[in-house]
Amino acid sequence: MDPNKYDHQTIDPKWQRYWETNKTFEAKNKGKKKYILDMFPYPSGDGLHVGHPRGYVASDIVAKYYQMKGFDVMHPVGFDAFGLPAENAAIKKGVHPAENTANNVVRFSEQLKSIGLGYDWSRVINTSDPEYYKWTQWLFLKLLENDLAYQKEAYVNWCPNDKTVLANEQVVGGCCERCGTEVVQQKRKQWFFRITAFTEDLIKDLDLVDFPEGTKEIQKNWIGKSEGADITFKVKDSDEEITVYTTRLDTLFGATYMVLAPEYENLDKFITDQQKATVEGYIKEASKKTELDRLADTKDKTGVFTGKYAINPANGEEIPIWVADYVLGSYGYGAVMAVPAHDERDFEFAKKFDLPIRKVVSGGELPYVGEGDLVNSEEFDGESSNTAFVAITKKVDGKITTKYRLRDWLVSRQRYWGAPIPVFYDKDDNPIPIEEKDLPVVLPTDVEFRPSGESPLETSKDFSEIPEKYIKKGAVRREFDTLDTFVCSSWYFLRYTDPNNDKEFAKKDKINYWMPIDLYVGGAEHSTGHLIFARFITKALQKFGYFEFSEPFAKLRHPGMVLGENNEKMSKSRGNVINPDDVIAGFGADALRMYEMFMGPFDQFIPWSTAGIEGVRKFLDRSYRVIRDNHKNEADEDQDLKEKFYDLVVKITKDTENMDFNTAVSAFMVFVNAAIEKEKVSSFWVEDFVKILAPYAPHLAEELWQDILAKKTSIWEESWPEAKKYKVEGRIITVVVQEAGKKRGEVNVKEGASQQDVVDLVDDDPKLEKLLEYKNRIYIQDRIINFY
RNA sequence: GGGCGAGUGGCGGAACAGGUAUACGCGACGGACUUAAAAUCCGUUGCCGCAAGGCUUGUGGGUUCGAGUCCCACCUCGCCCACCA
Repeated sequence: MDPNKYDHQTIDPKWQRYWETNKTFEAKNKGKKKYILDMFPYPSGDGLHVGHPRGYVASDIVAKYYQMKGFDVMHPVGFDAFGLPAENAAIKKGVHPAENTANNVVRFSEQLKSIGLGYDWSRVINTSDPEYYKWTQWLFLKLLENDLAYQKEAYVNWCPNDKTVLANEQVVGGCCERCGTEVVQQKRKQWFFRITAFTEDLIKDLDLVDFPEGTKEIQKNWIGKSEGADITFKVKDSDEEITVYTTRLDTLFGATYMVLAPEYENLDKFITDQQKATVEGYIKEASKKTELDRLADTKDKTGVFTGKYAINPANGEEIPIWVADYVLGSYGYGAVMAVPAHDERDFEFAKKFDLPIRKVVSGGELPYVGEGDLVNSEEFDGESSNTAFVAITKKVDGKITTKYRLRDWLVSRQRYWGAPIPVFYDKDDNPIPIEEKDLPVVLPTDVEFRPSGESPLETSKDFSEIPEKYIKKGAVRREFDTLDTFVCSSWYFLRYTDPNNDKEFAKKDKINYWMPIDLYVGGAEHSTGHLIFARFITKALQKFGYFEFSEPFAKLRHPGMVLGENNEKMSKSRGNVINPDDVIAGFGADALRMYEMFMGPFDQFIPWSTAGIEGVRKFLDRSYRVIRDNHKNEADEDQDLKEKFYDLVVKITKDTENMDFNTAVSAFMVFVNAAIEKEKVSSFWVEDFVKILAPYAPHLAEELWQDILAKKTSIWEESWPEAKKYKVEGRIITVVVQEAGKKRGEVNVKEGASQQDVVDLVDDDPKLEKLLEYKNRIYIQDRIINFY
């Protein structure tokens, strides 16, 4: 063994076992608490890659820091084990998803432990465990009972490859988030959660939490609040009416036609007999298009005339009603008034189909979407768009309303590997909820789980059978769909507070003690999915009275992605994946941990560098040597080193709290370099240095503490040192001397020196004294003096 | 098209609150130790210049005693959303 290096291959596993045996990192359930949480991993077959630890190490450092600060810290971990990727992987491998998932969980657990992450393993959860998903099903029933879960037939996203419906949040650019296949729209009866019941709270309560501003913006955009007005048009020669939503009612006099979405309800009533065949043909074509086709057609709009006319309530004008797929069935009323002069989409459509374009707002070239004074608007001519909006709304008896882009959350899936939805149906297709005491509805194992488009649970022999009790209630059929995995992950953080409770999802006082989460760490890609779902479920459960807070995550931070050495996203296909097992074998867990913190600001994307981790390892070895070789030296307080150690403790404390880990690591390096440069290294700092190093490099710290410094107890029984005992009064510091902002020299003074002290020193300096000729001078204490 | 963010050495990056720009690490170069190599240690390293000195934070302007930091315009890159009326 090289005496210049510490032996990580012995030390790492030794202390990992020690901490596990001694339950070092288990929460105590009393005192002042900190709940520090990572988004739990999806245990895929590939194991961890070096991107995972970036967030895990950060939260681990923060958790360990607060533990040393005397807090009762809960830092748990679990596995988001249900879901499509696990099922697809199992199909590919030809093993049952349960078996495959169990293996992956074992592998992940070993890897997490090998990084020295101080999780409370007594609280580990697995969403595919019946003891867990029993409560996921219970959650479903609670939402159903409170009218926040409902069924409706609607056009939904369907992935033809994975053969399941998807939530809007799982469709990215018109493609399935998981497999990249183009998603198509299909009309199906599905289960939804009424997330839209909380839209306003989901926006407003962002003010209560400490999230990155960008994440708040993304969520606000996703919810997409807009203020406008509802207005009803009568249909000519008919009793029918069409209500539209618009944000530009000021342009009503410019409405020259109307458009209904192909999905518009009772569309038949708005079509003349002559046009019937044409319109039906168009609708058929439109429904075949994938999301991608629709996006691609943005420039080339399509549509057909229905033969009918609506009456503009502002001026009594008859305007033609068209059907076109550039109007979305799922937003507003699925109908719009078209104002081609002041809307780009309407403008293109009108040009293509030669519909009239009438300018009603003065401003720039058409289509002009800005504000301005009205023209061609009868009595409103000359009024500005802003005030005319209200006046016109009043005149045509419109209603000022707010609309949101957010849609209800589609939660049913036609796949196997998920929590079964706990309902039966009667002969009229009304749901009969399964009683809480009959939960869990256990996922059957005798299932042909290859996706066919129908729910795989139907193929189970026993599962279809309906218990006597429910037959009596009128049940004729079971629900075979499973719940979206995002349902499982929308409440897991509550379960950690009381993970083994078999009476309730978690005891109220435990939830209220631990929640809300003081620090939540996980990827920014969850901003519009998981994070919104979890906030919604929290608000729902709060409303039902299960606890007293409205937001689950008090503080949220996103780790930046670790890119490959070639600056590209790490992926198997690019062949640039770094496996943390190899890194740990070669450099040790502490080098991995510290390097991931050192590579750059925590939330930034940074390429991996193997040379970079060597530098961090060198620092750890230098730290090890300087302590091993000098800890028995006299404590003799070297003033200079004392000042530097004071600075170090202040800096590490501040940086750890602010999660500025990169500068914390560099501060450690600066100090160790300074210590090594001394001819005779004093030892007064050694113990406290090991303590502040511990959250960052726990294995080395414990080794130094118990082995080199021969302490009898663990480093984790120690408390975080106070900087002030190293405070040195009257330090000598450097003041820069400037001439009109240009550096001309420097003088050394005692901390807190007055302007006169500094000027006297400048006067004494032959090179600088001529600066005194300047009348004006500005002195910033302990920093700079500028003559001009 | 809309929203958000970022541009600092060869590279990752640092700079409190407008006050020594380039900390720390990598890489590179030179040296010590060694038969040799690795490891370790010492030194140099923004650019121009032998030096004195000058220049430098995407570009151009502005505010200020003083600007990487604030303001205006522009350029480039990244991310998110996107036919949401």
